[in-house]
Amino acid sequence: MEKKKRVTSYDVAHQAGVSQSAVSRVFRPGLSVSKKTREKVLATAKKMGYKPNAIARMLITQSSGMIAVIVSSRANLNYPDVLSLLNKRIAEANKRVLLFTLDDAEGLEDILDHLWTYQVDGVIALAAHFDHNSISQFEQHHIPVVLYNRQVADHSVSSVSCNHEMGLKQLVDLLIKHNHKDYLIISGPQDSDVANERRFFAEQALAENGFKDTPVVYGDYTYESGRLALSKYLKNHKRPTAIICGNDNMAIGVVDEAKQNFGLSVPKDLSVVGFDGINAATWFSYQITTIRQPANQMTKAAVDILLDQIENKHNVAETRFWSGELIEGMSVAEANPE
Amino acid sequence: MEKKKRVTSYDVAHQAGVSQSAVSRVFRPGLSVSKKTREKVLATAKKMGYKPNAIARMLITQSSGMIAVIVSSRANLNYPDVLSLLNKRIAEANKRVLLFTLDDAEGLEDILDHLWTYQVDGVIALAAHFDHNSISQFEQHHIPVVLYNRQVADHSVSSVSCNHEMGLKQLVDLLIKHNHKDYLIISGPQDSDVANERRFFAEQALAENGFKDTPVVYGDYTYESGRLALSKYLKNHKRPTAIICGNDNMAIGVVDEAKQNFGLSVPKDLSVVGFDGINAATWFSYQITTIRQPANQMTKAAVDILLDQIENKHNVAETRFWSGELIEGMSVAEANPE
DNA sequence: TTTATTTTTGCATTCGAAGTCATTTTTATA
DNA sequence: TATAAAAATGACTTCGAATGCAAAAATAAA
Repeated sequence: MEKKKRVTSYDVAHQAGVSQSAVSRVFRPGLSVSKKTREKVLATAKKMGYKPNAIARMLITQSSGMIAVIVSSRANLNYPDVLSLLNKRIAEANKRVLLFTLDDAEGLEDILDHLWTYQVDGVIALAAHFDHNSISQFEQHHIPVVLYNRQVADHSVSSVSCNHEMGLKQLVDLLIKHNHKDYLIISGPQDSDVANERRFFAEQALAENGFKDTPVVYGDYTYESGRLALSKYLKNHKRPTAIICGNDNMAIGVVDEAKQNFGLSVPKDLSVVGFDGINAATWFSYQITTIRQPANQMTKAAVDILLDQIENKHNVAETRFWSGELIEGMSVAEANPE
Repeated sequence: MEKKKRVTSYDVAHQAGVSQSAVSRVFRPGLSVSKKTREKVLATAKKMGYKPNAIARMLITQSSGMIAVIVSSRANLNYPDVLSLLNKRIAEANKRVLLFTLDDAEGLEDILDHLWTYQVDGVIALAAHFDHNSISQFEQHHIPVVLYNRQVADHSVSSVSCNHEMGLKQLVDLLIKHNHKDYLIISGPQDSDVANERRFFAEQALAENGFKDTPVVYGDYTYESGRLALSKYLKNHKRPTAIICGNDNMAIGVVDEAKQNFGLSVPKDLSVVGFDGINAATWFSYQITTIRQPANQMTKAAVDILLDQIENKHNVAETRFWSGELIEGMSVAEANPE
């Protein structure tokens, strides 16, 4: 196993009898090289197995060709395939994904530090909690950011979002139409912006229909937390007829808990709605009524917006909204109080 | 918004009245610098907001500090949180994940090309189909690889795997114990190595108990394909009493299809086993009997092995196996033929 | 054919940190 | 105090491709 030295542009240049600049130009698109030298260089490059060194290129061009994607572990629950969709889109634009997961462990500050040193071209943040301070750091470093399902009020940051307000209005309207009068909201965690937004809009939509001060309990977006939230609540409270869950996972947990430990059947005794439209929500045993987020459009838009900002270096924030699609499952029925 | 020029080690050196080498040494661990200059440099670096440029460092050190993780979209179904576990582990080792998804779209060759140019320190491949040719390319480039749930026969490549043979033996033994005599295997796709392995070991374990030529139908690891596989099979065949599925997703699909369209109840009429131990398999409405892969240990080991090979530059392949944990759900019961 | 114009080309420099080596400073030893 | 040994430091070079600029070659216009 001999150590094969890496082939550089100089090696190719020397072998092909041209200058290093010529080789470089051949591998840069849209630069003026004569057909003759181009072919000569390509031929020898191929023969020698030359591939331009991306790192050297990054250094001189001041651009890494990498997009940082920041996900919280939570995000994976709600949008299991968003990451792979994003990656696909980014790969199509001939850039790469540098992945960061934001857990309790590794703080946001650590991640941001890395972003600067890696000179990423842009950032897509999935449901991570970004405060104003972090946002202005991005501005200082001139790194464009697109937030996914997250907005920052008084800052101009691009974002793609599902219209939670409209989604929850649709869900609530549906429940109202079925004459529900006793509601419970099982929200996602309080430190999640998306969760707070959904909870807020659920409350708002209910209030519009005259239902104020709907009780709220908090889960952490997991199946288990949905079960736990329900069981805890039912211990001390009269059972509601409709439960609005912060995501599908918890809705599924609620359905199972109701069935298993309280002998309640969904939707006869209890109507349950979720949010996200994950695959499992459509499974026969659950068929949760929910709002499906258009992940295809959203990821595409996120990447499009980001690339646009990278290429045109303009600072205009763009915000795109999608109204999620109401999926009517089998988890909502006429109100049936005790 | 003035354009803030990036602060370099020269700037810091100049400001602190030392040489650039001194600054560099301060930011490299374990190099000899006097306490006095170290503090002086750190202070000015902090004041000026200096962070060493990772890309320049990569270029000179010939090491990117990045680990390529190659996932097939399929992998996400079976190990939804493996990616984030891997990322966590890799971040702890102060390296970064460069993500590649292997779909039908982007070929493996493309991905490999990128790996060379990015000079990744190592590669972790999740259930991707690697042929001998690709493996030897890695050897030529001296990039260590760890395969996840995948082995290449006559090549020495490190891997971490769940022991599919033992897992399927456990599942089959359990079914045998319940007197099942009519089996169906619903395998994952034929171009998946993991799927083929599981199918093979299922057949082998059945054969050991005297059941040869068990019928096999193929799905693609999705819920829907599990349903489809069952419904197609039952149209032309006598119903089996036990179904061995290539993964939990398909097992769940089978349960739903049996229930919804054939009026069969699991496990009374039909015993179903899966593989992977995904979260949904434990949900009350399914409670699939399955083999849980120890993702925690496996991801940890994958990263450990990889880092070891990167640091010590040795070429000894290491293979680690885990016998999965048998999760006895509620999807297996005494055989109950028509 | 000669001149003007455009296209190619190579030289030299740049990106920013790391590391080699020789020199200077500090510390330990006689 | 003189000398040997150790530690700290800075000048310079390196990694590999990209690019401004000037020179050279190819093409167009006169």
